[in-house]
Amino acid sequence: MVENNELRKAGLKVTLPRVKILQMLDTTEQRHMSAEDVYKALMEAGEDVGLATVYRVLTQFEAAGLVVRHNFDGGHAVFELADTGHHDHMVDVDTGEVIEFTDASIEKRQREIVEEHGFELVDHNLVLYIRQRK
Amino acid sequence: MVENNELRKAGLKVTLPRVKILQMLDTTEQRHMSAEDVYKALMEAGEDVGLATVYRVLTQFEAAGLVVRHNFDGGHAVFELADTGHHDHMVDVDTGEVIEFTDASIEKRQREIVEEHGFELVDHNLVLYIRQRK
DNA sequence: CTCTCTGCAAATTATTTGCAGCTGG
DNA sequence: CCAGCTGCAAATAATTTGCAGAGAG
Repeated sequence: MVENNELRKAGLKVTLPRVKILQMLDTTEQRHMSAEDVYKALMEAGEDVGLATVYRVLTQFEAAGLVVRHNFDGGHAVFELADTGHHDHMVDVDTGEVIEFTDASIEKRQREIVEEHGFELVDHNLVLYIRQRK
Repeated sequence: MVENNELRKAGLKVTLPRVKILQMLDTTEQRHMSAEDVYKALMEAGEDVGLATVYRVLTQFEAAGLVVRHNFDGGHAVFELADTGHHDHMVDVDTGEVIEFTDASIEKRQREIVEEHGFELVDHNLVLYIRQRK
């Protein structure tokens, strides 16, 4: 299976908790999960993994570039698989729903702005907080 | 003094801790301060204010629109006076330095994107993580 | 076998809240 | 006065860490 190679490439042993967590992120329909979400989902699936392990593994995955961590408003971080390309997020402030998008002109303008200031762009984070138009 | 009016307009009594915190935000050269930063600065200035009060007051100020809360990466929130207009941030990943900027074309494009999806823009958050070009 | 990993519980960090007393209008 | 405020300590919430045993290569 593909997952195992991902783990090996990251220099991580292929262990049960790691495979389960990776599969969970891969198969769930919910692209953005908090550590708690992953933990609960594993519990419900009958997998016996500690919450601390979920945090540790997600952090390792982030370091390995397998997942991306987002700090939306509201205190807790969410993770998503890094398999699709880069994109930004819109968060519906009423429902909490997360929508992904990318916009080339914004990306381009960001690079220009940074260069005008004499820096290089390492990363960026754009979140649009939105609401259904009534 | 101006501060007192700001507070009254917000429906908040003009109390010592509130005035001190507002002045601290106004006079410090560091535009972005965490609750802890404000607390320590007050201690050093010989003011006796509880950390809990700093949190409470900053939250009230945010609700009143006097300050803006930002959730940059790294676990803790920072606050800044809302006296200047809206702007976004660049954070130097090496030094931690924060630079403010605005860009009309990005702002405009954001609104367009949101509308294309049938939403209205409530707020947004853009942080560029940068590094000195070598 | 050995070194990495894991579970559990205890520790930290950031922030919030209950409550009895203080204070501004 | 007296409702709104404050300090302190205790309560939460999210995440991290220490440690002894389990498991991968």
